[in-house]
Formats: sequence, structure tokens, C-alpha cells
Amino acid sequence: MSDTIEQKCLAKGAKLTDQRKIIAKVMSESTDHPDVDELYNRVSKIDSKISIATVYRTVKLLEESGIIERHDFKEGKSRYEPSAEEHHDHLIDIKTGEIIEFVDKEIEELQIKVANKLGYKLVDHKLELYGIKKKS
Amino acid sequence: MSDTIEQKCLAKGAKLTDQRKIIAKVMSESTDHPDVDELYNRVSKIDSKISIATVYRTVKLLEESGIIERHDFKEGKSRYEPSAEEHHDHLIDIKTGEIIEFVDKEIEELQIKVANKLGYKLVDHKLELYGIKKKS
DNA sequence: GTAGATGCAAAGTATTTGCGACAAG
DNA sequence: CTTGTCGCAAATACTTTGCATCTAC
Repeated sequence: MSDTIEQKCLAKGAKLTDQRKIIAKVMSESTDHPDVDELYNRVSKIDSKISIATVYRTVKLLEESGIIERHDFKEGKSRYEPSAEEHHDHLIDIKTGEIIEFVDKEIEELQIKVANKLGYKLVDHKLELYGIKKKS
Repeated sequence: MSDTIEQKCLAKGAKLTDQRKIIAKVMSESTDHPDVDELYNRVSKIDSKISIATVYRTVKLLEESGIIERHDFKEGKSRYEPSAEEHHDHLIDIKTGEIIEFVDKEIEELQIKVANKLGYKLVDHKLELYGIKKKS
């Protein structure tokens, strides 16, 4: 797992510092969508000397390398998650803030079709559903 | 047009000040998606004494009243547009920043279906397509 | 040894807020 | 009158950056 990350960093000509290894490891083990502050907390538990500036610089690096993905949900800050093999979108519970990941091929295909119809080639998209849990 | 906005403000128990009238009018006449700074520029041309704090307070008020909508595209700031009768989504040209509005009923329906499948009632959603113009 | 990375604190953006003055209802 | 609103400047939240030091390669 971290091998891959390290290889990707090297491929970019980036130096493999301890800080980067730690941040990459913590991110790759995250199953939620931490913001920078939360990531900084987790990383600090491993090495308390890492500065938040380095965390900011590293998430930017990892994002540009396609290793993690940034999301701007309806808050004032960015959240990150490791890039998945298969693309997915998010449903956010507006009561609890819980984030559920989902995949829907039909929607994906329709998006491409819509973009085409408008004369565009789709290169990226963002789909977020906001909902409240139904009583079961 | 501005009648509606004024009525809606009054219904909320909000006072109908000159500043609000001007900001609401400028927004209702906007066909693009201005950010607060741009809105402030436009408003200042009509009344140069209006402060940017008032613009921030007013867009928040108008948004909470459902009169305008906020969007967080992939920038660090919010953009606004008057609420439309019919809901629509956006396609953003990643080269030029141009924003194209579109409607696709099929996607809308699928979203509701997906949310239901996950046990949620869909109350809101955000769909943004990012693309590059195809040579015609 | 050298280019690139780090830590720190200062600087930048975007946005919010406390407060005294003011105006709408 | 009274309550909400305004303008101003200070404050906040998130993120970036200049610089001297340090470290991976």
C-alpha cells in the first residue's frame, strides 16, 4: 500500500521525507474524509513535530499526483480521501454529517451524454446528494 | 420582479432597506454567477456607500430565503445566482471558466432513486460537470 | 554538495462579528 | 419608540508563503 505511494512520489521527483511517508500512510489508512485539521491531529500523534504547513503542502502534492482526492462539501474547508480504484460519488446526511459513498453507472453515462450534447468532453464531475435518513 | 423579492423579504419580517433593494435588484438582473466581490462592485456603482459586510449579510439573507442560490465551484469562494423556477445544474468549462446551465430530468430521477436505495430522502443535490469544448 | 523540504511565523483570502450610529416600521 | 440594520474595523477560519535551517539523494 505505502509502497505504491512511495513509488508514485519518487516518480514525481519528490523527495521521500519522513513527514511525507507519515502523512501518506495516515491518509491511505483513512476510510473517512478528514479535513486538514483532522489529518494534522492524526499525524501529530505519530510525529508531534510535523507542522500544519507541511500537511497543507503534502495534501496539495498528493492531490496533484492523483493519490488523494479533494472535496469541497458545503462547509468552508476541504476534505480529502485516498483515490479509489473505482470512482464514486457522495451522499451527505444533512442531519448527522455522515458521508456515504456510492456508485451509479447509469448516472455516470448520462453525464457524459449531457456534456456531449452541450459540445463538451467531460473531464471531471462532482455529484453530491444531500438527504435525510428515512425511518425504516 | 423586484416586487416579488420585496414581498418575500417582508414576509420574513426583514426590513426593506435601500441597500437590500439595490442588492436584490442587482442579483435579480444578473444572468451570470457573480461572487461577493463582483456583486459588491456592481452594487457600488449604484450606491458607493454600501459596505461589503452588508453585501455578505444580504446574500446570506437572500439565500436563506431561497431567493438566490449559492454555489461553491472549484475556487475558494462562493458564487450566487437568482433562484430559477426550474432547477438546473452546471457545466464548467475548465479552460475558460464559462458556466453553462442545463437540465436533465433523467439524471434528476436517478438521483432520487439512488438516495432511496440507500435509505435516504433526497432534499438537495449538487451536480457539476467539468469539461473542455470539443472542436466542431 | 545541492536542490528541494521543513518549521515557524507572518501574510493572504474569504467571510463573520462587535459596536455605536441610524433608519424602517 | 423600538428593533433591526448599517458601516466600520477588528476578528476569525482556512490556506499559502518567505526565509533560514535542514535533509534526502
